[in-house]
Amino acid sequence: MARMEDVRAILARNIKAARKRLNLSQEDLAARAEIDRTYVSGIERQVRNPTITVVAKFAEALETTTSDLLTG
Amino acid sequence: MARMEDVRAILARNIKAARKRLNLSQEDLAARAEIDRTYVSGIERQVRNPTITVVAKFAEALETTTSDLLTG
DNA sequence: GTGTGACTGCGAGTCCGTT
DNA sequence: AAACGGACTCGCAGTCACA
Repeated sequence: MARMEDVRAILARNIKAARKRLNLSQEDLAARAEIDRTYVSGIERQVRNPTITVVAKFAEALETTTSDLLTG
Repeated sequence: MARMEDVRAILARNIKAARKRLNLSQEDLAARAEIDRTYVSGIERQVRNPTITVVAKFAEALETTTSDLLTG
């Protein structure tokens, strides 16, 4: 059976892609989303496990949807 | 501009709908997802703010995707 | 079968810094 | 610009008794 990819990996990839599409640094994104910059770093490195409300903040800052950021 | 609906409300609605589509009780779903019965209740009542890994467990138990459960 | 309050442990999330 | 660490606060994960 197909193993599910970890949702944190999917999120990390999608956030990175959306961020670079907008030419934002992690710091820029952190400021936009009102999230700590070290936390943004941790999420992109998959060492953090954010809540859905935090993902929603990222989605807004990245001009996309929560659902899209979790699409694998 | 349109105000964003709370992501917890979206999740609650989608989980309820998917659960009823499969004719599962909260207890049934809890057993499938290996999550406490009362925790399922809390999420459907939006008094919990789950992490994305918890949502992924629900998705698997409900035969859908994390992304779908967060689609508004 | 579901809602709810209360509880503990640990991780979510922040703030300081260095490399 | 980003990875990484330490120390911190508070809220989430997970459970229980009871209505």
